[in-house]
Amino acid sequence: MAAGKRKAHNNVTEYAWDSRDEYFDVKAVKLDDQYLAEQKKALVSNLFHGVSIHINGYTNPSAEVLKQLIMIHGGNFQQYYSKSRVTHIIASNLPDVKIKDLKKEIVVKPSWIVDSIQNGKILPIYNYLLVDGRSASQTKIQFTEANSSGKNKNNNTNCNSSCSNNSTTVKSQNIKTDSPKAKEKFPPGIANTADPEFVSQFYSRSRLHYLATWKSEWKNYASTLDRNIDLDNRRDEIRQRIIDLKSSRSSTIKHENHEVTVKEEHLQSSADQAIIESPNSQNTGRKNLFNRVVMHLDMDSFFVSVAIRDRADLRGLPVAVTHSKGKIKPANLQNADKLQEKAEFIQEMAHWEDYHSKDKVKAEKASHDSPSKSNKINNNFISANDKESVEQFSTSEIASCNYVARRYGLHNGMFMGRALQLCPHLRVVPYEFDKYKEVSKLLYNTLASYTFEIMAISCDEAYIDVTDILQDDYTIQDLASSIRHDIESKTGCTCSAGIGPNLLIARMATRIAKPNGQHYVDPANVLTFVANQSLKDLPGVGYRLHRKLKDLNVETCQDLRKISLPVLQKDFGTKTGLMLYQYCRGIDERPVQVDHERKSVSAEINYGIRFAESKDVEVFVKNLSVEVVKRLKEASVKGKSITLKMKHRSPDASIKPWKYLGHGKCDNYAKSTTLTRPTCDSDIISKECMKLFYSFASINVQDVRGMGIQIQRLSPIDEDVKGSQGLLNFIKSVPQVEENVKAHEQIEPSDQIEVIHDQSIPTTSIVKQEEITDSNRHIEAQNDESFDLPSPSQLDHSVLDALPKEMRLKIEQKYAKMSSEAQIKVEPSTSATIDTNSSIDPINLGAIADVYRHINYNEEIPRKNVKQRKKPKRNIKNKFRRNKSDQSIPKENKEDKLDRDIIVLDSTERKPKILPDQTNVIEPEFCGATEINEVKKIMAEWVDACLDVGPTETDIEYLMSYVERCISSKNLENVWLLCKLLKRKTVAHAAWYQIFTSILDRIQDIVSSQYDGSRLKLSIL
DNA sequence: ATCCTCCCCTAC
DNA sequence: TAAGGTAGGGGAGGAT
Ligand SMILES: Nc1ccn([C@H]2C[C@H](O)[C@@H](COP(=O)(O)OP(=O)(O)OP(=O)(O)O)O2)c(=O)n1
Ligand SMILES: [Mg+2]
Ligand SMILES: [Mg+2]
Repeated sequence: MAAGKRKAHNNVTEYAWDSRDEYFDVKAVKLDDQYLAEQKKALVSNLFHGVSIHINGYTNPSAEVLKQLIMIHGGNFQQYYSKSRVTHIIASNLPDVKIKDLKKEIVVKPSWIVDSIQNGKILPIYNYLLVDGRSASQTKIQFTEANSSGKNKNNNTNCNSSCSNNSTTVKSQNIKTDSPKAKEKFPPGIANTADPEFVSQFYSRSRLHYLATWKSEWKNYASTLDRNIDLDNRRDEIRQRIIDLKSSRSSTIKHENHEVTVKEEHLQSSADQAIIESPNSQNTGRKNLFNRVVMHLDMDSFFVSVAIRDRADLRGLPVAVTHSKGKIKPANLQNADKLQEKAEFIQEMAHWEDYHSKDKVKAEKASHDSPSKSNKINNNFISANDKESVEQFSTSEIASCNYVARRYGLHNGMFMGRALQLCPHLRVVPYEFDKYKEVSKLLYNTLASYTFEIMAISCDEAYIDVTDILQDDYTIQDLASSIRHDIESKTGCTCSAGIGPNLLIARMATRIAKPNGQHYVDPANVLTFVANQSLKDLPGVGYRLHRKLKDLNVETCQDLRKISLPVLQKDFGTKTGLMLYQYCRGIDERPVQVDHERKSVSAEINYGIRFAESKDVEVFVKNLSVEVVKRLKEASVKGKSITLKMKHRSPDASIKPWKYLGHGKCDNYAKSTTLTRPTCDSDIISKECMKLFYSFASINVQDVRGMGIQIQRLSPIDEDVKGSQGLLNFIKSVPQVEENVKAHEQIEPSDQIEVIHDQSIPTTSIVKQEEITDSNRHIEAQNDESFDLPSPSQLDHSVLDALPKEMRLKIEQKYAKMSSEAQIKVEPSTSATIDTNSSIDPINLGAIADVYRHINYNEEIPRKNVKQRKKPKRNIKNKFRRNKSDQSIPKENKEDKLDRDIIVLDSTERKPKILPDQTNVIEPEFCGATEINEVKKIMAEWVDACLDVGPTETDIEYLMSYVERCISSKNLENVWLLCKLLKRKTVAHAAWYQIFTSILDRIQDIVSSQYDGSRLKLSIL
């Protein structure tokens, strides 16, 4: 079904307007992205041929409408400003023109476009020059009017809200200027993502990009520090600094220390002494891996602090850093009356609200503080279905907000629109990336003046191992105060420090300490300290993990401690289970990792990506490749493995995402190639990426919402070309080396070849071509906003009762024996857990010897991009009979048999099953298999065979009937295992997205009906 | 067992 | 309007 949708989607390009009338009918309803694909085929005139506009700020008619108008009249629209490509800048409001360069350019009022169309010719612009911003208020009013009056019912398959009266009028004019042959030569570019400026412009504004870049830089910096230094010298210096500081503000420092510390770990002096013992052992020369003292430092509301340090007027006010100015209504959601879009939007907000439920509490608290706002604040956004609340919503994200703002429930990453609801008086300051970097540098320099044992975490945050710089004559608190003081005096911004015996405790202590404080946790108090922490405050416990834990009825670290290590590892995996087990006890064995070697370099953009045709993609990929190569060179590496990542609008997502120019709900695709030799040549990379791109199945370029290029298997670039003999010979004689050589196995010559390319062979050379191989290709797709598995649901205790006694016995045995298997949990209200694996022992079931599997094959449907599965064309139409006892069937054979599609059980030929001796339950059969591993194998093959196109109804029904029989025979374990398999196999495949969900739903229904309303615990899958 | 591949998840 | 990047940990399963 989903396959059908996808297919239909691909047919968009075939959709053409049969008559002008039809076109204008549609046009009259609304111009919108949704119909862009069709409209672009319906070029109305060539009036604006050679005209390329960029729209800046709010306009009337809206940017959307102008875009449509210009394009259907043969002009071009540039989403992003570029001097070379833009002929006219359109704006209604000069103050809205933010880009400095724009001020020097010609800025024209939107009415120039409208009037020109009405007159059927391009009017001179001098009457339309935007001289000042006087039209601002007018614009706003008309804008609102146009939108409210032009409301239309708009769903996904229909046009959306109308454009202004003006443009309606214009349409009638359009007929005259209509040019019949225009279809073919419609100009490219819905929004020109392919513009060379786009990449750099995006990155110059992307805070997350800066964050990632700086992090990488500081990690690199820290690992280049020579840590073999004279420690005694260091200590002397530090001692002196501390003495100076103490004398300069003898009373203050104490006060500050206690302010935070007293809360919990009071026994400061004794604690310090206990700690300070460790440096003594350090002095013996060998590093004591235990009893380390770790300090975590983090700037307080970093971006805001930087902004505010010179702005005394903002102190004490709620302040946030964001792109949005926060005062103006964004157009996108105002126009968006589409129910679906709104639904997605609200759903997303619900997600946030859910995730940050703690903030809700804060928000309520804040509402008491500011009574006038309580109404707004208490108005839960989820219930704000009404247009008004959605309308004013800015989807700009807050990078950082200060602690005053946080009292209103704001947090980093929150949308501006939401923030304004919570805190209408929020003050907004713009980004100042240069300053952040500068402050960051001061921070790291300061840290390095104390120790080189620096583990860089981000531009505003690092751990330092202070064990070696502690002394008997000053305390850890003294040290922290000194460091913090230095940082503040150098940067003008405050920071906080957490100190503990390991990374975990130090990190969590910082949270307590914030803002502008420090907190020390003595090793002896670690258990108490951690016990009270909320689970999601554990680093590494994010949204998903937290939700899983909540489903297990675990709320606090104390709760978590009640779960045994084996059980945790069973549910979350070996490492994650261990992590949870240890973290909730305050144990963290991670070292302070200073050294660092990068393993991958990538560049991706998932914002503002809108392509009109594949040529745009090509140009963009080229630009992105250049960007990646730039980064490779900066890191002095080249790579052998290239991965192209792509986001593609999910079939069920609206064209226009709720976040302005965002990617919305997407299917993710990734495909990779391994080169024979490492490269850092952008031509090679982009060419290869385009190959990968074109090999994606079912792609509509207009639905591409994001692109990324990642380079892995890195090896260093040899700066100096070592002239060596046989280089060219090597090239010639070994052009097609085996493809799977690991990077580290690459020998010198390859490096040299690369360098020669870069320096002396400007364009694609033969050698370069040869670098590429087609090997090792694979395709995946993953769904972006991943499945929301059925709500926290678990088996009731009634399930336990319903189980055969044998099963229960087994359960207990299993528990005693092996606890490393999957399990089904029980409703939170009850405490029992059922080890599903113990219900039936697969090994016993595996004894089945001669059960036949009957498979009915459909005719083969061409499948693209099923990974690696080189299928012979062989088309098995007849029933195939496989003897199950023939375990030694070559795998290839099996694949052939299951090449595609329908697996139908011929029930009349079913042989009697062998009953497992533990149970008197009749084992359901799936394609002749009863033993779960066998069933899984078959299912896996089946799913693989139709990964891209999705399963057929018949197969789903067959699967369901099997599952139903499993449930009836109380074999929930198998059901669980199959769900797990299904999820893992299909999670990245769009064609399965809804099907998988509906299958789970159906399963839950069946379980629910047979187990008295209980549901399977599937969220842990 | 141990590796490798293809994801998801987390953090800033 | 708005700029939803990026590196690394880790799980699951299959290959070796
Ligand atoms: N979702 C996020 C989180 C952080 N940042 C940026 C802005 C922050 O200022 C900076 C540092 O992140 P922190 O987590 O340290 O947050 P702050 O420093 O802002 O506040 P805190 O006092 O909690 O550390 O990273 C961001 O842009 N988007
Ligand atoms: Mg910070
Ligand atoms: Mg930080």
